[in-house]
Amino acid sequence: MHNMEITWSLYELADLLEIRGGDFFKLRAYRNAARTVAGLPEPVEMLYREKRLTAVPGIGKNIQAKIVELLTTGKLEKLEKLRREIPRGLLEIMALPGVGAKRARFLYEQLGASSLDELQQAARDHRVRTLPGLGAKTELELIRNIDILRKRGGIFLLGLARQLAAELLEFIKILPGVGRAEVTGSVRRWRETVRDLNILVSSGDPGQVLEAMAAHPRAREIIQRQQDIVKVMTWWGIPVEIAAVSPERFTFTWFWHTGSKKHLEELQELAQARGMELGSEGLFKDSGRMEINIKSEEDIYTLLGLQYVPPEMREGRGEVALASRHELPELLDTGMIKGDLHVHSNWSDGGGSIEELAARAREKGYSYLAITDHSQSLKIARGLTPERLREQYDLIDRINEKNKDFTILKGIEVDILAQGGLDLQDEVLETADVVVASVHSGFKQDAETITSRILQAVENRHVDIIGHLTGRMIGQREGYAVDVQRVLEAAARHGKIMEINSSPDRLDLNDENVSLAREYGVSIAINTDAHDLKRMDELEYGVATARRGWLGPGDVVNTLDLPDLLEILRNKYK
DNA sequence: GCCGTTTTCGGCCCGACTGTTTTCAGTCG
Repeated sequence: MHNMEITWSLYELADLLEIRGGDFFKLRAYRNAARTVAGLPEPVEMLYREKRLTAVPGIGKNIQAKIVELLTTGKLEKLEKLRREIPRGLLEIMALPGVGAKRARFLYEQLGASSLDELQQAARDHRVRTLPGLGAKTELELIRNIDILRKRGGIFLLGLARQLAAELLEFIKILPGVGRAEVTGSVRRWRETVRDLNILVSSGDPGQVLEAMAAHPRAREIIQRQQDIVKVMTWWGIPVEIAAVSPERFTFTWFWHTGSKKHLEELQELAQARGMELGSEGLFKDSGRMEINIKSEEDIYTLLGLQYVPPEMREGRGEVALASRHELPELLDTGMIKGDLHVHSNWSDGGGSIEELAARAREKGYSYLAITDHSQSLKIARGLTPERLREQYDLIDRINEKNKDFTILKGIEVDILAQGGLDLQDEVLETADVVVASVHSGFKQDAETITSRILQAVENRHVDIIGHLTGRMIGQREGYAVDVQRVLEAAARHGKIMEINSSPDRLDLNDENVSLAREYGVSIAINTDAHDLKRMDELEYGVATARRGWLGPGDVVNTLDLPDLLEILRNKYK
């Protein structure tokens, strides 16, 4: 069983217990364990076999027993029982903004609302505002938020789709007769959210591959079954379409299924202008009579007189015109990244020690890593006071003395306070190598207020990087009302760096704001903001976002060697 | 629920914001 599924089970268990009114600390223990499992760098099953599971902080005897039950039976009786007791819709209601476990339960008890539909109807009938503690404003918010959710229905985070893809590909590749297997569609283009997952397989016996996929344990039901395509709904909630083709058809189909629609349309026009025909069946010359043999995707672009366009750029945003002039920028590559400039250690709310994080960074081939824990005002994250920060920096100095080929940078993620100003004095910030400034409060302030807060941070001479500029959580929370252009303009003026936060549920800056930053000439840092070792791997999502915003290595400061990076960090204020 | 070694019981993480309130409960980061 996948670690992710254990995580979900534990989270669901905590949510259901919370609706029933469980002990706060017990719930927290389940959620901590869930988060820990998600962040484990190896399969839980292996840890258990090697008797190392209870050594993991946050996993004791009881939670281990639950995990073992999941591993051996695939189910958790306690969870199954709660699921029978509590309508599933309550979890969806509980996930609405402004609604927690208590309110979800209250609405269920008072109005009988056990699904989003029923709740929305009750709200429309003005039955919510009659309840004690709830008023007209809440009622309207409920209606609105349920609408938003509906419109967004069926959209999944890229991170989830990619995890599922990795698991399915592993399975497909060991099936007999399978040649290549690759993801296509929007997942291959690294769009931040996707509607489904598309996989293309080459096989001499497509039927057999599709049968196997339809019977895969992740498949819940078969949505569609044709000659060479099977579409299944997975237990993860993501629809997956697997298409099988002969090895000769693989390359072209892979290209065609990758899209985007707009990109392909532009290519079709171009083909026509060159006396060719491009369609789902292939590339043809002599007015469609003769198919051109395609060996690689590069061939297709070359035949159309274009530079090769990487999947991340295939969005019909002007890349075809650029490729026809052979002016595509050289894109950044994950291998070019030399360090991560925003991670959290267990000094604040991170899971790993500074030594562990540094070791992981070395394994990844980095030559530096900035430890940027939260600052004091963020109590829930055990933000650091100036005193603890000094202790941490002393420790970092001591660790650095032992390692000559790797450098831990002394950093801080300083809070941009709700009333303006930064959470730490200049004298403290001065002692840091890297200062990331981010907003964690006052999310609902108007554009002027929140923008001026951030501008103040940009203007502070000690600030190097602005973290997750808009604060959005994809699919959960809109970003702040910040005026992105004004901030980018100021960042350019003051030589400040903007972060691409690589977390798949943030991707902030997003691809469009990355483009904008590039136009303003603002330097970018691609950071993970990891709170555990595993999430340090999410950098590739940030890199993909950079590529979708057409960034090259020269635009990104953490492609620099340490001396050059330090030079920039020291000379940032202009 | 987890954790600890001067604890096997009694701590665990707090404070702002919001909408609804006459003094607070629930949510959220």
